[in-house]
Amino acid sequence: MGFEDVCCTGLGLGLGRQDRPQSRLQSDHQEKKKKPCLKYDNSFPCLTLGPSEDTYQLAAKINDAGKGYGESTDLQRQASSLSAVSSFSNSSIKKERDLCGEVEVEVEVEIERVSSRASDEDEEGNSRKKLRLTKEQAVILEDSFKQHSTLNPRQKQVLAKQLNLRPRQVEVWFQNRRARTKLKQTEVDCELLRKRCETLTDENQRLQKELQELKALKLATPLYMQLPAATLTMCPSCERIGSGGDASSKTSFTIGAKPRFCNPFTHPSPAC
DNA sequence: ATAATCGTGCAGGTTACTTCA
DNA sequence: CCTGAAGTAACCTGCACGATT
Repeated sequence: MGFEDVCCTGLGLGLGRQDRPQSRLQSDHQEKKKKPCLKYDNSFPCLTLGPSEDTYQLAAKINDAGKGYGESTDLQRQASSLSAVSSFSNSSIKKERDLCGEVEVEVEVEIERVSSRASDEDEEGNSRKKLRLTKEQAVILEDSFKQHSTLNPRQKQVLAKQLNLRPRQVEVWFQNRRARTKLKQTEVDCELLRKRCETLTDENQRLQKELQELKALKLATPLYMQLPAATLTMCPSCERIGSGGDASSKTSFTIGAKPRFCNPFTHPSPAC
């Protein structure tokens, strides 16, 4: 459901969503999860840095990792050219990477599985040191997120290698990114609901006023000219009042230049 | 066939750190 | 410099699910 769709849903708008991610490239068990998930489509407004054409193409290669398992030497070359220069001062990560060297990706996946739930403290012996991702890293991650908001292990691995980060860091980034996206969407939804509420309040006030006027008009009108109250209808869009019943009715008095017969809740006036 | 257990990924919430006005 | 707010990387917890026993 894109933003425009949300706009059109009117009161159907809700904070909870049942949509599932559009391009989820996950294993079967994730695909079958019953938890409601956000759908991240291209129309979703997100705060991103505009990636250059090069980085876009680079990210596209990472995306391809979700399709096949062949290692791209070209990818490796570009990965090294991007070697992350983060503000993270601890050198242990670099050591870890050096040790890994050219180890098969499958082995790394295994390592990742083992350490997936371990904190950095376990790995590095110190409390969490916060690194800042470089602009290049952020751009590539954002671009990858645009393609698919979740990663399969293979994609995670390739992306981590590409960015010179640990798979766990990539995983955490995607988790946080999804959370931010959802938060932003919630804010948008809240704003839409607030505006809708304002509109309905205004409409209500207007109708109340209209009702008062009709009552006053009824009192001021001679009895013989009065119509049964139930026959009066008003189109909410054009705000004209018409008499109910047959147009050829013998009633000699109608209010409004164009009598209309409509149910404002089910059949908005075609002329409006 | 069924229940118990394990491994994994995710959402939601929190903490700790960085940056900036 | 100091400070508070905002942003976010990293972490924790609980849940759902598939695979295995």
